[in-house]
Amino acid sequence: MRYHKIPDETVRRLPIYLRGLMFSADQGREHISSKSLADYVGVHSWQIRKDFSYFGDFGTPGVGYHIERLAKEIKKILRLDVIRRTALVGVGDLGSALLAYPGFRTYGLDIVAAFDVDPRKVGKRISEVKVEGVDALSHLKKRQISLAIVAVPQEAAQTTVDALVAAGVRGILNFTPCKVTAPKRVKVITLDIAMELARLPYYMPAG
Amino acid sequence: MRYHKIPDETVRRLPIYLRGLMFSADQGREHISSKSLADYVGVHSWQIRKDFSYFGDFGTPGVGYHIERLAKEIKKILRLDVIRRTALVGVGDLGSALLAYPGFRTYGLDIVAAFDVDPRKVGKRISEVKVEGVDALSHLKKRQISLAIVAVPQEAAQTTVDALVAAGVRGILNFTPCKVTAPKRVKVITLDIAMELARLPYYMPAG
DNA sequence: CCATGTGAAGGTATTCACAGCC
DNA sequence: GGCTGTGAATACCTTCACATGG
Repeated sequence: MRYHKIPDETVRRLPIYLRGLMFSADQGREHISSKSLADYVGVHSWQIRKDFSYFGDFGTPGVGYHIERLAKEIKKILRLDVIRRTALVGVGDLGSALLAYPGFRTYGLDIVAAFDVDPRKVGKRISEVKVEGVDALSHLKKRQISLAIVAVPQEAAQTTVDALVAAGVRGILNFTPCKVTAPKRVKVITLDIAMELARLPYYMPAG
Repeated sequence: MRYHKIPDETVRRLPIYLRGLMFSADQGREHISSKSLADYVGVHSWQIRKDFSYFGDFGTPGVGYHIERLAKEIKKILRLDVIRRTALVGVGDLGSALLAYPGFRTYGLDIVAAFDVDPRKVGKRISEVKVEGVDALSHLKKRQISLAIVAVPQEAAQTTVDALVAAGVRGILNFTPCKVTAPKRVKVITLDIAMELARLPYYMPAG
């Protein structure tokens, strides 16, 4: 049924589905069944059908889903139908790696600016992007940048977020292991890499 | 009540709690209330009390939780009470950044070996760790390495995982945006960085 | 006949509210 | 008074089973 609220867990899975669909599209296929897509992304077929059911019928019984059309719809839902200009703050080891990371492009996310406090880094080009001083952060809105990635040392996390909020950013991906606060209108997702590794031993039975 | 099964979502939060507890311990405090800890990590106090209730009573009404004792227990549950020797496969931009990342130490996770296919990288030292050829992967068990981080290009993801499994690794953190398969005895957690950023626009209302 | 879409059932996690303890 | 621990209530997500449609 159309016009359902899409559950958060479904939203979390949509990017994986999108990747699978784009992959299939590259293979030249036109339709894909929930089963095939499920195998590709590693979930169950009923999960996929349920997820898709929240935002309309894109499938044809006996045939499957129309890849192009479904991919387009998912992009629209995720608001990835526009190229998203993204800023990176903190050009250390992790920051540089993120600048070089090609994966963001897949989703139409484009890192178009990089900032650092270190004057020795300012002016350098890393992966085609010129590093600017943090004082230049204020003009993000004018430059149509609404997303930001924070890869600074933890001490600088909150001030960086504050600066980004002031600059009009709407979404922040925080790689710092810190709780940062921001007004409700700005969505912050924190990704603590070490934490993910830390819960691995729990699942390894004995040893 | 003791002897409950700990929910997965609770396990996911335990590392954050642990970080908060270690931070408080460094401040020289002996006890902490669910409220203070909650503020520090950014959840609600009842969530914390419920989470801790799954594995016994460490709190004293009117006083709070004994930091040292609770931290020790959480480490034990997460099996982080031993130093965990970890291998890194793929010393590209991301891999190098992970080698330099100090955050793993917090949890007693120690990257003690790094591997790459590229002969030009083999032999180099990056952040104190000498890069070895992937053929050397087979001796991980002998070297008491049970955890691994995969930071190779996607094409190499599954073969790398296979090699790690063969080498006796028990847990894998996969930074590749690929579904990889491994026997049930090996736990794989996939962390797709681009995907996290990709769901950010969904939560930014208009713009 | 094959594959979708979905109500209903079942399971899991969050939130509440308060009794009990220091 | 302050704070923990927890049953009960609620909300959320997953799984199933099957009616429906090409």
